[in-house]
Amino acid sequence: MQITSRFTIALHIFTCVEYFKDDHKVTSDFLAGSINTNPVIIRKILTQLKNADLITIARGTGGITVNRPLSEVTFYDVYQAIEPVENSALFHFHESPNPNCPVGRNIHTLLDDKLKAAQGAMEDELKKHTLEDLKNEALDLIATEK
Amino acid sequence: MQITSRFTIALHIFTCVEYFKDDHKVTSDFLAGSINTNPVIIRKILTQLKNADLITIARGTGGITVNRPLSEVTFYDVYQAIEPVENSALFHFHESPNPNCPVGRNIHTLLDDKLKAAQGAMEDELKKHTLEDLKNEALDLIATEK
DNA sequence: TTCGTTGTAACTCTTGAAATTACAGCGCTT
DNA sequence: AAGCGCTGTAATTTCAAGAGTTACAACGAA
Repeated sequence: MQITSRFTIALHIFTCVEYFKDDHKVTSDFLAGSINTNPVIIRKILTQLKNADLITIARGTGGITVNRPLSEVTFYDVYQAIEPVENSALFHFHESPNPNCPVGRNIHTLLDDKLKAAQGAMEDELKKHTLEDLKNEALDLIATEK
Repeated sequence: MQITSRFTIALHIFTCVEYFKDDHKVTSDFLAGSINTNPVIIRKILTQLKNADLITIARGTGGITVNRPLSEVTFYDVYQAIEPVENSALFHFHESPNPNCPVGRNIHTLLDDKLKAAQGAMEDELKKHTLEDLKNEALDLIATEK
């Protein structure tokens, strides 16, 4: 099982918004072209980002604005906005271990904190990167392409 | 998206094997009872653990032996044995960004190392815990239950 | 009012986990 | 050598979710 591609798509979206904002109006159709998927997929992701207050979307006209300074939006913020997982648990626990078994009725207590720590380590790593880093690295990389 | 419950089931299995080994023969049926699932599910997971050389399964008789000292088997070893994900990538990247778009053809380069670092942080955390820790904590916890 | 865009419902396709049934193969035990 | 309990595995079903697609109403600027 993997974390949805919607997360990398969201990061792709932010990169495009910043990279193209002076040259094109960045619409869901335009983004769908760069990402190579369906505009409706993009709109759904944009809606999630809007619900998390990360962006503002202009209705009618179209166009996307990032609500906060790029240096204050981390990959983790994007991840949280996108991943709809129930109580945000990365690991799926087997539902109903047997309460009559000493192991079965204690396995949750034994594992929960360790799984949470592993998830936390991943999330802390995501917090290290901001959208500003991403934008700057994108500009650098594209500049050296020529 | 979440990591399969097969991972927590595998840890549950190891705990049972150690906890019950002197009192019961630990068969897939017995384990299925503690975990509350189907014996075939258990056997499939056992096969994965066997293929990773973590355990030996006695055919005919039944019964499970851990191949290495418990202190030398980490949660990460179990995780690797269980998760069959293609090239072990935790994050699923959108398949085919547009190569004609400067962002599209560079997005992989921009994100890959960061995603890998996040995954690595999670895996390193899993490496901190061994099956021996788990067994000892289980014994402690069950002892204090009474 | 028109036009380009967003918001969203409804549907299909595909994939994968999980569960279940069925049965062949193995190796003690007697 | 025959029976028995267990493992190995194929085949099938059920269910949930991601992804893609079509269709259309709602919005806002020109």
